Amino acid sequence: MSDDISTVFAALSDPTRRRIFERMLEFPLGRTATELADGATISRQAIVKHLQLLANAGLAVATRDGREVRYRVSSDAAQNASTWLSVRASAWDRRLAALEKGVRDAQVSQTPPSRRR
Amino acid sequence: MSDDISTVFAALSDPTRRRIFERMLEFPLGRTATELADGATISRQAIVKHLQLLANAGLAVATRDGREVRYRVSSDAAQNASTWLSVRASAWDRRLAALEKGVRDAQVSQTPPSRRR
DNA sequence: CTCATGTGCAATCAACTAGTTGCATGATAG
DNA sequence: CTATCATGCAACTAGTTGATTGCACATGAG
Repeated sequence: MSDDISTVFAALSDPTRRRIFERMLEFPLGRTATELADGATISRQAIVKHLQLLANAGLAVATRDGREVRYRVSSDAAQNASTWLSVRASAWDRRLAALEKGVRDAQVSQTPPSRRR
Repeated sequence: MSDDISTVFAALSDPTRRRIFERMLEFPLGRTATELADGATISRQAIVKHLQLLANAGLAVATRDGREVRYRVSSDAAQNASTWLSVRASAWDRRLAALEKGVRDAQVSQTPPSRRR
């Protein structure tokens, strides 16, 4: 999982993890794994792993308080990923709009000069 | 992988797939798998699989032209995912800001429904 | 101190994934 | 028609992942 944004997208690709993430959004002061496991269908250990993965992706932070460990959301990584997506989506939309207008220079790169990479 | 947004995030979590995705962004008219495989380090079949996965996630569309199949970006899924993230990130930031201001009603949900001690 | 409880570690397992290779199919240029 | 070339299908391998279970460690209450 070399890349930075890879871990973020991978973390968000699991429904269980998104569920935990959204659940954490409700608690600005953080929740412990045991609290989050209460009422859940999966084991505490599974949730711990998910939380660690979320933390590793920068989507959550863990703070120790005595023998408890509280996890809370950190929105930075989420915002980075959101930006990554919107930049590309809007660049693409601009390009498409130019193409529809008949602007030909949107196609200059369509025929690659020769052997790239 | 039942969920819709799961497939989008999963598709974007792979660096090779993001590379293909970004490469496709340069070609509004689309590229074939064989063209994309030209110069790549992995096989055409591997790229085909990635393209199908991207298409399945709604990030790309395939159109047949004779015996060729051209893949091009479709930005809808990307924009949806971007929105998904930014909505939650900003909701979280609002909540944090309220907490820092000492607004207590941000904590009303901090005590879970049925957590007995 | 003692004991209950929250957390951490490790092994295990089934399912999935990225990638490969080999071959079959199908459209098209001559 | 035939040779060619892009695509499609299938089997296989190695590595990853989501989840479980059992047990060890640590901390706070009484």
